[in-house]
Amino acid sequence: MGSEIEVAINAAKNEAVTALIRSLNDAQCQAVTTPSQSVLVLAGAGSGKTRVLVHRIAWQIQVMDISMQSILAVTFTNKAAKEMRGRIEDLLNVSARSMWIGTFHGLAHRLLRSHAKQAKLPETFQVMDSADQLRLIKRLLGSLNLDEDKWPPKQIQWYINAQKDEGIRARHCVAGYDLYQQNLLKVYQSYEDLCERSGLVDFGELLLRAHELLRDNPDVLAFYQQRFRQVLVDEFQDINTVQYAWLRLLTQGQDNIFVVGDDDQSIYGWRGAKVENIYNFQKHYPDHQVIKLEQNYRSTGFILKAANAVVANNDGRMGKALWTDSANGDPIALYAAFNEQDEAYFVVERIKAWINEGGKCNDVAILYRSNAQSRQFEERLMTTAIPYRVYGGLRFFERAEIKNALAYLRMMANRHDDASFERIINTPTRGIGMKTVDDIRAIARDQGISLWSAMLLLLDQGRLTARAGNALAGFAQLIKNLDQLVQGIELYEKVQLVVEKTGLLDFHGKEKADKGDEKVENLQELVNAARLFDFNSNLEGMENLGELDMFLAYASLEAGDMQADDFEDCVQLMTLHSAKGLEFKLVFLVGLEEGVFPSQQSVDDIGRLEEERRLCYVGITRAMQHLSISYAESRRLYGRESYPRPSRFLREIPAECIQEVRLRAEVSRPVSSVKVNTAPLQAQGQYRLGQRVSHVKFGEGVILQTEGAGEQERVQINFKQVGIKWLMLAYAKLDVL
DNA sequence: CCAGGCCACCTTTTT
DNA sequence: GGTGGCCTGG
Repeated sequence: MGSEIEVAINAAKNEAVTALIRSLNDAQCQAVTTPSQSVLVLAGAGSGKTRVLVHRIAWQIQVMDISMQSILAVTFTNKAAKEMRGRIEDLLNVSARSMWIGTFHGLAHRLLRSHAKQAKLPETFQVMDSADQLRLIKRLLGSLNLDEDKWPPKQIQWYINAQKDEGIRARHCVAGYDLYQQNLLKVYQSYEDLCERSGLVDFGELLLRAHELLRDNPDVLAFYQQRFRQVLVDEFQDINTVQYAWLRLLTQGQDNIFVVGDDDQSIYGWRGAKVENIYNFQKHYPDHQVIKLEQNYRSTGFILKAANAVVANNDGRMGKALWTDSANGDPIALYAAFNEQDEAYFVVERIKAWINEGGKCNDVAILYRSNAQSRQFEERLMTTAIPYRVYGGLRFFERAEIKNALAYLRMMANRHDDASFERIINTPTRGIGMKTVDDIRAIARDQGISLWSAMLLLLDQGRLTARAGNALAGFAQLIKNLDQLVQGIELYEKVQLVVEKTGLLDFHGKEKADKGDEKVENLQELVNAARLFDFNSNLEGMENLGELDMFLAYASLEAGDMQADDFEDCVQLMTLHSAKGLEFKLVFLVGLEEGVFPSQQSVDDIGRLEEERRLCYVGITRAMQHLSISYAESRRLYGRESYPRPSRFLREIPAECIQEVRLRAEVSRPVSSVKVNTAPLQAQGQYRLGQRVSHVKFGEGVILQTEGAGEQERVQINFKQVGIKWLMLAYAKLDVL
């Protein structure tokens, strides 16, 4: 008692304690230091949620003497996981490699790799992404003789995923007498069988399987229960049924769980997330403590006020009142664009101004509802030579050429991967046609074997035509050769070899002009990615996994994070969903139109509408200093012109927070621009977009669009009295007002 | 058997 | 606008 050492330790601890909590406010401090085992932190946007998580972990380690290996931290995205690990390392100044931090999917994957046998999976199981899954389903429908028109593959996929999110296996379903349900069930069942046979695991399966692993193997469960003395969960409001059940198992009996969430930011209901889990939590962990973080440190007063006002229109909230010390700041700029091009023009002009005033591109984000909206902004940014980066959309590992290469690599890893087999059997084209592939499928189906095995069987039988037989034998030989060549060389050399020897490089290189070059570049980038692949990130529990398998799993699970130019200072373009958790000094919220945001599919369902509203709340609260909101009065949607009404969310923002941006009347400098069509706003002298004109017969109106040039030039005008009309400039006598 | 062209359908949002 | 499926001519 009271030995020098103990005194020293206590002193050190005290120092650590003060250092850890010095920068925290009362509520944050309480959350970080509470002795309660189970804690629910309701954290409003920008209230220091990640900070609390990171500090809580540091607290556990430094003050509570919990080792890093005893901590499990779950996040929702890879980005968040990476960030959390980095921040903990910064805070503690040690490597956090031994700590389990990751997404639900990543952690589930790790568990399954460590316990493949108990999880009843082959050691070589492969993870497939949703595109792979869709292909598999399409193929399955074919073999079940179900018409794709009557059974849309997308819907089947949705059904299967929804079941898995709920923890329901095909054998648990009761179809009853409904023929539709019966068929759906049949597909689900066959899908499960096929995955089983091919050693394929989809995203939902990762979670479900990991849950079953713990549920059905008491020894495994006990091991992890003892191991993890603290379980922390980020974005708790976005957790689905299986994820919650999994957490429950892990923390059963110890109630050692610390969750952080915000019911107002629940935006993943469409993929099975259940906000209700927040209520379940309070039921299931009776000794829990609730802590609310309500002080916002991110945004200025007007921005926060607008966000609060919008989300206040939702029912059944848990009730948080976000407040801030900050001044009101600049009002929110609201711009009514004539069309989507004008909107892009406006946004980019503002970004230009920001840059001219010394602002950094990295601090700027353009946020939209759906990926398709990015194009206008990309084009505009490109012509203005402002660097930008688009998140989401077709990601690196989702590109066709990359998937082809990966499919070959998968075949190296697992010969019975039917999805990969289908993908590459005739890519690059090698003279194996539908007929032959159908034969192989039939054999596989009849015998219940993989396509690869079926192919070998078919070759053995020797009843193929010479031509088809040769082609097929060539394919089989190719794979076998590759397998040999690939032994004992570096991962990137394997990738390089596969890309070359399979002819993929040549094949994609021959695609039309610019496309081909890009694809070749991508393939080379894949080799590069393999070279840079940090095999050391090979985490504990996955040691037995080969480098190739690691790489393939990485490609499936982290399809997004491979984008280059991470460090370049560039404007960020992303969907509202992927913006969650991020913050920017200057934010553009674009496309606030009925049918776009809120999206058409959500407008007649109150629940989904409320989710859209939360999405809007998320969007607004991304902004730190400046927020600009815009909508277009006319927009090309699916190639058709539409005239949407401004989003209802606009009306929910208090008028005092908003300043409408008037048109710049001076933009009409006739431009010697090369590309006239891409920038109608700049071209065409007096008849520019937004120009008010008057017509002898139709009266007053506003120019919406121009088309053609010279004699052929036409303008689209929205007339006050008669609506929208196209007029030939050469004939219409228009007066500029 | 295959390539290229044409047509229909599409669209939320992500691991 | 973009992609995937289908058809046709080689």
